Amino acid sequence: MHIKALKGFKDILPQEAALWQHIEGRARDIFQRFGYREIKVPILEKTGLFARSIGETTDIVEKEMYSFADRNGESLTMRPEGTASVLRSFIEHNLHSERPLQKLYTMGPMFRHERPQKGRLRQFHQMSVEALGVDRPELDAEIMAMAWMLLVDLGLKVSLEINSLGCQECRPLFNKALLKFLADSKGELCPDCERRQEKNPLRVLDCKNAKCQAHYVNAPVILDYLCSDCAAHFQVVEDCLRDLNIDYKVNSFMVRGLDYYTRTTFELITHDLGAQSAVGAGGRYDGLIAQLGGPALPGIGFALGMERLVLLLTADGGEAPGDIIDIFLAALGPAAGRRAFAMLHALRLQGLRAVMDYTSRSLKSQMKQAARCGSRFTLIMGDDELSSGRAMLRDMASHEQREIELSADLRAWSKAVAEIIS
RNA sequence: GUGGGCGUAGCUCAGUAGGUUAGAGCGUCGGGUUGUGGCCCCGGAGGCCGUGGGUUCGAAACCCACCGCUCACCCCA
Repeated sequence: MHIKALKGFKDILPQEAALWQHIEGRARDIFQRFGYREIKVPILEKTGLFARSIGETTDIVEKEMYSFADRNGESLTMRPEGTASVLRSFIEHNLHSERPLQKLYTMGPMFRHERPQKGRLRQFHQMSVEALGVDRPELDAEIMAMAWMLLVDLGLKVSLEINSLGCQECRPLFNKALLKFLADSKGELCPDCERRQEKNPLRVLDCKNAKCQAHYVNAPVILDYLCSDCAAHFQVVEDCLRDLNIDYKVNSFMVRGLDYYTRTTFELITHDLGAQSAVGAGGRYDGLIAQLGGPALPGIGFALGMERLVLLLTADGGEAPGDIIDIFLAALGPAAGRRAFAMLHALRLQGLRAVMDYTSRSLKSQMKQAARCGSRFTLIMGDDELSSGRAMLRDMASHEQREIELSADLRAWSKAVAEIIS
């Protein structure tokens, strides 16, 4: 009893797991509508993969990775995000030669050694989606539309914020301008921003300090520095979003945490998650595949945080899961119990969800169990029924009971029962 | 890594001028109905009062330390 789960690691108990299955099911359905296929990749990779993709100087790589030496001394890491692994697989198996555009999604746990808080865990789960091989802006809009469709389908209200970070050509120009602005602002910035301007200057822009924010209204805006190609790309993204009637807001201060993003970035924002406002986020990463040793192909992707989705869906009255059992066999006495045991198996072979109680409890307590497990029907059989060859089938919702014939031919009998209660 | 809040039954929580056997609701098990669930009534089980130390005749309560949970900063899905 003293052994507890690790800090930041959480059990997902059956009731909540039902909600997870619902979310995953809706996601699979919608992702498939857009032509995405599932890919399953390992949770463990060589440390270098993440260091190279996410960025050597990001917090994730510098101090949040679960890394350890394998038995041969090689450094391995529990993946802190999904994209790197999917790209590694894409490159390793030459998936670009299978088709010009690979639309892939994966779901599973990620690991970051952070201090847990609301909506933030050390093991958390993401649905990670990637579209690899095409750099057209229509694809950017489509992938945002897909994320949007899923969230709407789940009944969530979130807002979409977009930005462009430019490319290798134009981002350096903006960086230079921003650094100059920050240098001129000496003494005006909070300690956090002083630190950030050295490590990741872009990040100062979404500082929460009100004084900093007031100061940054005069900061250079990245959208003003985009090269013509990037500006045109962003323009089409906006046009496409409008074509699809998707509400969005341009937020030129939006910064993504991973170094590999280029051009379009976006976040799906909510205000019902405490400090963690992003349920999902993503963007384009046109240089990353080449950077990881693959062909020079563009890509775009996003991730949704499962725990954050679950939080949002349980906040406003989570749905109780529906019936989970079709029929409960309530047997009285050892003879009926043995008979029911075989009947139970036959019912399951028919595809029914069927359970019984093995502890010889009273009918009353068995009825209680039947009700509690959400059983739609209960079959009651004791000595009377065994000798008469008929048992009582009770509809738990309507309270109606009817007699049904028992039979030694369990196959035929169970088939008949399946028809009656379906 | 930094700061705030909180640790009493499976769950949600009462219980402090320090006082004897630590409570409620919900849940669970059983009974009321010798073979019928949800409502009602009755009863049972279930607590190192987070851990260790200190103060005291006496600590769930007061003091200290530690551990855990939680929220926030940072960062991010």
